[in-house]
Amino acid sequence: MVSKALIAASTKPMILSILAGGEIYGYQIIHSMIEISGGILEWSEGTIYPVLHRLEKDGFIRSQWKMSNNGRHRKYYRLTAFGRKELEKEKKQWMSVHNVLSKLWAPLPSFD
Amino acid sequence: MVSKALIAASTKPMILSILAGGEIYGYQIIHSMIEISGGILEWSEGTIYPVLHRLEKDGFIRSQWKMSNNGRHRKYYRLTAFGRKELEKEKKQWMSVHNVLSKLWAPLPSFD
DNA sequence: GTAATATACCTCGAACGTCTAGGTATGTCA
DNA sequence: TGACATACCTAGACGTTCGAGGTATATTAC
Repeated sequence: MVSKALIAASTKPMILSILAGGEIYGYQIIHSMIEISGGILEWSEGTIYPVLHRLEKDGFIRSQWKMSNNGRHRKYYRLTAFGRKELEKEKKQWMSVHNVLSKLWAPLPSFD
Repeated sequence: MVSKALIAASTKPMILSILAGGEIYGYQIIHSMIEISGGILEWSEGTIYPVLHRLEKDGFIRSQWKMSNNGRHRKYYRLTAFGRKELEKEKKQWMSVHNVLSKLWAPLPSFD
């Protein structure tokens, strides 16, 4: 189980990263993430849909209704150019924090 | 600048990690982090003190008032055994999320 | 034909977390 | 005496997740 704070920090970069791989709809994102993470991340619908709406409102992603061949309607999302830039920012931020943690977790250097 | 969500996710493991290196007081933690992170993380007092109180309430750290030789009183914190275990959990969580992101950010494998 | 299950979307409100802006108090230096 | 650094604290605004609820359609089993 991953803490709420970590979920909050990783959800945005994860969704943007997934969408960088091409068009995908909400319900599929949820199940893709469970698969990709090997069950570590168990996103629920109540978590993901509001995030998708916020990302669209902020202009990072854009949605389009489509009909699948089995008659169900799906809302497909894709990354905008602005969203692609945001993903790069998110990557940089994540990596900079990760580097600080890595430094703290590294075996202490010997000052000799 | 690092997003609020990332701050929220990294504050706990960072503080526990810093305390794993020995006793330290709140005000010092704030300035240590700015130095360690090279200014990437600009923790404010309003962020750190409530976190320290929560960590103590949860039993991960313990505090003790001490007088410095210049007459100022400082509240020193140190890690408990329980807190050391919690730090290991936090490390694992962070790394598992980091691994998923790394996978997503890796160049796509060619399926040929 | 109808019950159960899977797909696929949505929202409300409780709970929890940060952070701005304020506060207190002491020591040092000009 | 004023400015600044040190060193602690908290109230309230704001933002976020997530459980629990809702709608609707397609498929499968009985």
